[in-house]
Amino acid sequence: MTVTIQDIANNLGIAPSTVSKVLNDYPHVSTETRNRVLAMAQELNYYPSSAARDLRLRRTNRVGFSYGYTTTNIGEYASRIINGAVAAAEKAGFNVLLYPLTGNQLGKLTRICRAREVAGVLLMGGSQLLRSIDLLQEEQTPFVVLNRELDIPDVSFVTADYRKATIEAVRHLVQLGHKRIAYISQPALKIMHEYRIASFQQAVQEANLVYDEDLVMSASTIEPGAGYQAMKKLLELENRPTAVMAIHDQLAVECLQAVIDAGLRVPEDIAIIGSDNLRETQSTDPPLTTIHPPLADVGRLAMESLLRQLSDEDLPPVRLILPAQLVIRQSTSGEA
Amino acid sequence: MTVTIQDIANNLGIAPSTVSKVLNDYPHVSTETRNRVLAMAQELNYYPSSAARDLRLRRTNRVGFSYGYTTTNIGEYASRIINGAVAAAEKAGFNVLLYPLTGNQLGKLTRICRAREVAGVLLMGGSQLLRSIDLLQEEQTPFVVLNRELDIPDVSFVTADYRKATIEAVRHLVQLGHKRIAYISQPALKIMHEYRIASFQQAVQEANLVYDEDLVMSASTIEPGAGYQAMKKLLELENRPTAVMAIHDQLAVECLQAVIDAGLRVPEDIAIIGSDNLRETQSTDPPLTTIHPPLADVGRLAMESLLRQLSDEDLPPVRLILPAQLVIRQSTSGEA
DNA sequence: TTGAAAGCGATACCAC
DNA sequence: GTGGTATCGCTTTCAA
Repeated sequence: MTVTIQDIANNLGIAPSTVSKVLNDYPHVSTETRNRVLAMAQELNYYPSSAARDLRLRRTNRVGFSYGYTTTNIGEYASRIINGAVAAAEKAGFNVLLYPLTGNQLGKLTRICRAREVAGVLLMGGSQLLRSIDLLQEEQTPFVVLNRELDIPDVSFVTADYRKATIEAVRHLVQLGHKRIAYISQPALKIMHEYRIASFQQAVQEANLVYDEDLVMSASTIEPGAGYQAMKKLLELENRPTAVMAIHDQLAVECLQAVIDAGLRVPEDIAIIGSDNLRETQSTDPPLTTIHPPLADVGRLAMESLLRQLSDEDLPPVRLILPAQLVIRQSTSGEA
Repeated sequence: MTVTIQDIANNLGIAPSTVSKVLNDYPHVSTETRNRVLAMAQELNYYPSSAARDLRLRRTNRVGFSYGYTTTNIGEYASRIINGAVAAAEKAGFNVLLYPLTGNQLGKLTRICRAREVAGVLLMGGSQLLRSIDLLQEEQTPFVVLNRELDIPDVSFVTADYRKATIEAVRHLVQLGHKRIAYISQPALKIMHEYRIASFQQAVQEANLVYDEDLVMSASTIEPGAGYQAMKKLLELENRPTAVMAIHDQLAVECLQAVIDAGLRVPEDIAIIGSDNLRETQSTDPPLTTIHPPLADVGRLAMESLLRQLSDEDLPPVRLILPAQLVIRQSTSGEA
């Protein structure tokens, strides 16, 4: 039922080693046997056993994509990254294994490395990122980190320039006359949360505005509604903000709802800026201004550098921070 | 660097076969060696080579998820299915490989089967579905088809009851007084396209309305804008419809835009119903009534039956059509 | 209860 | 050019 090189060899009355040579394009084989082997392989519909190859060659053409953000579910954000990564892998003849980081994340990563399930890993999120990195380094499993800027020697990462985009966003608001800008983040995003808030603070200060901590809110839970609540609190402030930025679009959409429910107008009373340019930002009323990170490129470039690491042993680490665009829509500019 | 049972055996001065027995919970091993082996395995941080196991056992704990709808990109729709499938696989100790069906789909599937890359496959979409099914059957690779009702012996599938939901949707519109209901589909969805249009026709007739072919439009390209154009044409009809249903939410969102741009009101002038309950349907103005298929369950149940097929050889095929809900929002009902 | 040895399917070295 | 053979790491009979 399952065809091996042995079968091809038997049918042809030659040695399996010769068959192997043909199939692997060895130089010293006569054109005749070469053709006979190829024909027979096709006739028997032969494909090499991936397990046998992997075992013998001590390598595999599988790479892992491990992920675990606030949830271990893939949403629109992660899909865009995965699409880019999978396409790049496909092109190079590699397959992608999905590893949601649930439960014992480090244990799972250890198994992946030591069982040699994959040749390398793309690491996105997870609550134990730094320890995961340590682990992968110790195991000498090639990997690339997604969506984080890291200052660890020899660690490659690919991310988007949220910092610069945040600065651009604040500048955009300042040009529109805003002076009190609020930020709604989500602590569950861990390092990303801290990084983005720091970026916001920097942006505010660079714009010569006062950084008011009361304007920095946390949407505590992951459950929908947390952004709505945070916005509501902001609106109840004595000296309420005239603009809000959210760490991701889902929060921004909730903010919009809260503002509208409070009987205020967007952008006249409150301007809103989200992040990630999810589909829904285009169909809200008004459409949301948002930061567009090139997620498919993040995935693609991360995969490409991972694959490069796999072939070229010691290449310098790749540290990419891709430009993110500010997409201006009516939630800030007002013009239709 | 890489630890094998041989290493454990050497360190303990025993035979590798004994180590293997311990690690696989064989009955006849003394408690003492048993404990020593376990301790040593832990000390050396041993994990069995997945390639070696797969080769020896002639099976693997990997399953494939092959997909290719209008695009081979994962979007919100596919993510929801994948999340369900991956969670179920995870629970059973299986890993999921992503196989986008690009290029030579049948060739790719053949390789997957004959190289024994995976133990089974979840098949979603693809432009050669029927031939793919033939192929998988011939290769005796267990598989489950997603999002299709099939009448092929021994083929398992899991899908949502779009037909019933469509009937419910039409009934909902009729109750609101609608008599001329249009449908916008997308031929690129192949069999799904035909199936959904047939469901719509049936629904219209069951509601005792006249089935007017002029009201059935095709959004020809996958590019955004095709739904907008289709809606525009509908609005230009002499006797224009008072309600539109779209085969998926993205088209519905475009319809909404077209109606608004034409200076008409939703739902007063035109009611709109989408399908799939994507996130963005909640944030449009007005929010869209839509059909909610339980996609995570589709993925989960499909994976569960695939895994069952893997252990229990000849189980009867699973043919699941999960109920889909009509989620009523303001694009039809008008009430806030 | 333990060990020796065969074999899963492929590759690659070394003779001839 | 071609064939024999060891080997990758593991499981599993069969003997001891």
